[in-house]
Amino acid sequence: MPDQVKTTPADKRRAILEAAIRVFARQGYHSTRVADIADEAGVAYGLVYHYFRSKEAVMTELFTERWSLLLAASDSLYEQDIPAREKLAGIARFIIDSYRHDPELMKVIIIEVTRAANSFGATHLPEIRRAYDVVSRIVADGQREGLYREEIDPDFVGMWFYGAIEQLLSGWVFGLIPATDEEFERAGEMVVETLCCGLERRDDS
Amino acid sequence: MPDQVKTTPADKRRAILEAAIRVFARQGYHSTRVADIADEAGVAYGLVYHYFRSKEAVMTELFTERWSLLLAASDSLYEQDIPAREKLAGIARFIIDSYRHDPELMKVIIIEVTRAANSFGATHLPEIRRAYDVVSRIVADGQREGLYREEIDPDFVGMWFYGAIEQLLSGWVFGLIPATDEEFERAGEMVVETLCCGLERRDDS
DNA sequence: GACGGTTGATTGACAAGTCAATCTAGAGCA
DNA sequence: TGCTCTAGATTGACTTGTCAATCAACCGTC
Repeated sequence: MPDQVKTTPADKRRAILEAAIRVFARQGYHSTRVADIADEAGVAYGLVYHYFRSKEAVMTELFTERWSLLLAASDSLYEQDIPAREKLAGIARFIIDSYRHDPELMKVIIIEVTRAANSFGATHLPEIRRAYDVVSRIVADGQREGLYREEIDPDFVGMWFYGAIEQLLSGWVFGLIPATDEEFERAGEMVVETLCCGLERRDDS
Repeated sequence: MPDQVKTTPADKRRAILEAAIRVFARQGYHSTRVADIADEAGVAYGLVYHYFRSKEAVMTELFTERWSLLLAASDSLYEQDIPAREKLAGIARFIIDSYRHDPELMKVIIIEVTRAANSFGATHLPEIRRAYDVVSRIVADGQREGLYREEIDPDFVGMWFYGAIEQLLSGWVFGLIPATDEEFERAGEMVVETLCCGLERRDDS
């Protein structure tokens, strides 16, 4: 058997995580039993508990791994010396590209964590808020520079922004709106365009 | 005991529903056992099953009762001969007033149904979409009248609108943003203002 | 005395997490 | 090269607890 690839323990761990993405995406967190994950990974039930403390720990690892990328990207965008609008567009694009790149993982994160305020959302609130916060800061800076109208609360915009984008992803996830490449391209730009033109001060006097 | 008010069966049914609101709001749907609802209502366990087919049926009744009010209000607003912006503001105000009037019920509906795409959200997708749809139609009409820019997809706007408002309610529910009377007044206006000023065509030539 | 309302103990299904047994790969040694 | 020995990986049957839902008995009232 020449092409029998040797699997290291790390491979198995990875296999479990990736199986979990598929099963969580398919059935939702609450209706997946640990046995389903093990089956999907082609691994014994108990091995899941060898690598992870609990079913919840599997989910947490999936979320944290990806969310920290988003936070890093947001922070880096925030630091850059580019127009506020570019920063917002960059964040929107990053989220949408994450979905394009791995729709199942993003589905799980949005549906089971970010918008699941009772279960995982509560546990990970601090990290989730950090993401909103970057948007708030971008807007607040924009206000200080005189680009954005002062009467709109930056914190409010942070929520508006993520509320809108997550709803959009939900729409794709559940087939409520077409999920073509073209749509992906347009959508991010459209959120930012809609948001900004309401925010930017207009000297129309 | 002269002021022992006679309770009719209908009262008991109502008591169960209202107890359910409180318990669902406090613990979330998944961590409430039917016994908790019965206890909170001061009623025997089995009586819940006398009036409702299942725990799920209790939740469904809570949702449907309130959501149909929202749909009715939206439809009525849609029919009225007022500016598109007033219609949108009316919907936003209705939702926010619902929250002011009965925060626990709205918390349950938003957290457990509207944003719970896997459990109840899936079951009630058609009704939820009907609400988005009214917003889409308002925007589409606005486009036909030349008020709103054509390049923005009305369906997207329907989702953003609800995404933003629900995120806002979540913020109040979890104490992320202050929930004062003043904020309530401003918030609805702010969602619409932010949205519309990005949507309204500007003849700035 | 009959019937709808009411009770709460009981049932049965289901699933997370445990654990003792088994396997495997490689290190040390002659 | 061949032989042990050990640590860690892997297995899946079993334990344990939890709840939704049922049901048989028990009011109270007309």
